[in-house]
Amino acid sequence: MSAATVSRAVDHLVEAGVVREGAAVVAGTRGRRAVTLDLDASRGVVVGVDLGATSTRLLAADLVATPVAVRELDTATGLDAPDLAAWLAELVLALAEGSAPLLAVSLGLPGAVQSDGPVVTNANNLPQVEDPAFVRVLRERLGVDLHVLNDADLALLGEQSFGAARGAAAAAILTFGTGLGGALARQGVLVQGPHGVVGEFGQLPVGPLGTRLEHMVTGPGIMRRAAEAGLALSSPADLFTSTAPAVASMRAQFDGALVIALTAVTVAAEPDVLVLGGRLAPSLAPHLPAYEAAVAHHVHCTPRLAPAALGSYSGACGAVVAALRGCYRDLGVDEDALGDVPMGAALDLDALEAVRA
Amino acid sequence: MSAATVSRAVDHLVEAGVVREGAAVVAGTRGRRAVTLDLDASRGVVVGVDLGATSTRLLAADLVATPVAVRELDTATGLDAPDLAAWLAELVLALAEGSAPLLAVSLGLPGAVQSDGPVVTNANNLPQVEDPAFVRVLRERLGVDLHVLNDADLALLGEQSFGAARGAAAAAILTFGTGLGGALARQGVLVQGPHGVVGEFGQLPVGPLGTRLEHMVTGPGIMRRAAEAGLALSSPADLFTSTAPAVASMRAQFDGALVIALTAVTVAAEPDVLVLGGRLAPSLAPHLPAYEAAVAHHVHCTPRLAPAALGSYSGACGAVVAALRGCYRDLGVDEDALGDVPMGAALDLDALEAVRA
DNA sequence: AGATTTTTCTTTCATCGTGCAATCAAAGTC
DNA sequence: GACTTTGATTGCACGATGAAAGAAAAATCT
Repeated sequence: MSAATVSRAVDHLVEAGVVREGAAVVAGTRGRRAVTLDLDASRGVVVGVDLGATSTRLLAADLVATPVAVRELDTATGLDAPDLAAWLAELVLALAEGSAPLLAVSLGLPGAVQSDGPVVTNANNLPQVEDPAFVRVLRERLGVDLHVLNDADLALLGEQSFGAARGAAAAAILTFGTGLGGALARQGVLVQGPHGVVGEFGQLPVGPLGTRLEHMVTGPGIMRRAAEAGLALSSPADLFTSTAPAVASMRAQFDGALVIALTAVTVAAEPDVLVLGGRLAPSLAPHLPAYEAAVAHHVHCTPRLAPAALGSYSGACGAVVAALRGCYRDLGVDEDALGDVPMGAALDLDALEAVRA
Repeated sequence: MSAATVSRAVDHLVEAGVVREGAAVVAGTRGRRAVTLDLDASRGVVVGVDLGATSTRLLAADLVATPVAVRELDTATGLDAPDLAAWLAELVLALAEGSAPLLAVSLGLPGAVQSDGPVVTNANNLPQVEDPAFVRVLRERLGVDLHVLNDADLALLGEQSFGAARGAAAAAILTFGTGLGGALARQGVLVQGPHGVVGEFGQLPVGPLGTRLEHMVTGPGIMRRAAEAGLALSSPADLFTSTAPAVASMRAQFDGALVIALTAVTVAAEPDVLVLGGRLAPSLAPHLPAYEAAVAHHVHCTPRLAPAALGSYSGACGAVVAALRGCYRDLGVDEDALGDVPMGAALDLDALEAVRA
């Protein structure tokens, strides 16, 4: 694009009020000063929501992804679909209250989200959200643009934008929580199928008697299998700290299943970075080099394994990014350019901690 | 695009000699007859080559993919890299001899092809091609555009263009030959990573003691495991015909591994069609509904399983498509439009049989 | 201080691709 | 032979673009 075209484009944006001229740059070269441009970030806020099976996180941010408010609480699992939607809508509106007008909301759910509808399936850990009434009531109550996506997809989006997968063209995530979630991205965009099963590597029947991979590497499955083996683990994390011989055998099974999952992700998308998230990720972190070596034994090109840099907030941060993309798309931003969400300050755990207070 | 713009664009193409007006259409509606346009398909030929570990197939076609000549012979496995390249170049040039000038050649290899170079790795079943001299000598001898790709990638391209995956936006293939090959395509384009490991589901360590999936579902692996179990199979196909109880147990292991592979492909790319190719595919064909049901048990959206419609020629046909895309790209065709290679008649097994005579 | 240089932004002008509408061309129907 | 229908082409206006020239703002030189 020539300078002339840029100049004219900026004129239009300033006229539309989306952008305004900022402070002149102070640098000491000679010649006329360049004019800085600021997005009018305070024209509105978006809210990203990560509705988990056990806990829910909400993050409000302005139009350059600077966090404004954050909230974390237990999911109201006892409610039915319409009540859960009303409960969530109330939280979103309360969080955005007092800030600039709420422009868009993105919501991550622990289930497969079909691209049309959206229709939610496979939400075994929070079945209420499969009821079409849930999304319908939520839409009505919020009264703004609502995007619904899979929680692992959003977690990957968050880590790609601000976290461990920043700058990686191809990236993937596996989240070890109540279930095993997964997502893939290539050339900076999420790989999404019409039925939302892309990344569901937990469904691979790799265990004895066709046991699914998910049951071998996530919390409830580990606890159940330990109980069956007569082992008393106080938490899944014990698998990595205990030195009992019986635990070692379970640990070997876990490792085998995990390496299958990591290898499957590698040959599915050849990511530069494979992010590990979820409650179990901190326990895995010390062993990542060993897992990397194990994968390298099977494929000659291994992704870098990295723990989620945004911790339990990957999904909420990703939801903010998804909501912002919706806003920018409405402003007429080209589809190919949506990958670059404008960012004010860095969005990291410190920034989140700051707005919590 | 308005009619006016199309008219002007066609003027340019006719002037450039790429296209010419064809016979007037004969239909019986009233009004002026539409003008048909023909690509000048005889301006050149391309050759697609599928260099396998045991046999090699070459297919020459004109610029609208109409087959011109075909050849199938045993691979000269005894030769070193430069001699193998010379042998192959001779075959390609001989096949194109007498036809219009040779414009491009595409070559499929049983190994991972890195996008830069091209560098070939993991070609365990035909190690000569890993030697950089192979591609270099081949390029020199041919003197035309040469594209080198993975054989499974090309087989999928062939099946997408002319075979079982025709019209499917998302498709995948698994080829059961000397090794297990695989490839994925989304939105009509192949998923290719920089190291060429995408689709290598044979590397998944799913068997007992970390045995790779490849060893459990392809010919040599089956024969070796049968021999270890004291079974005398005369060919891998016996696994599907024999009724001996000892065979049944091996068959169950095979099925388990296959279902893992199918499920992995499904969650990797969510294909509409999953094509099964390679020498073992005919043996699998009668059991596809059963495998489909087994996969459906694990993921709620199952691809349609289909045997390769182009049989052992999927790869050669795909290579022709890849070569044609190279030609059209050189002509200035937009990258997004390359998916639609112009086709004269249908390219199927009957058409290939016709040019063989 | 005033002239000069450097850097940045804007304006002018010619070009190109596009779509709408009118026109031309070719065929069938009345 | 006139009318109708269908398809292809031309005339015209519009908008986006880039090269080049010009204007603005700051530092440096004389």
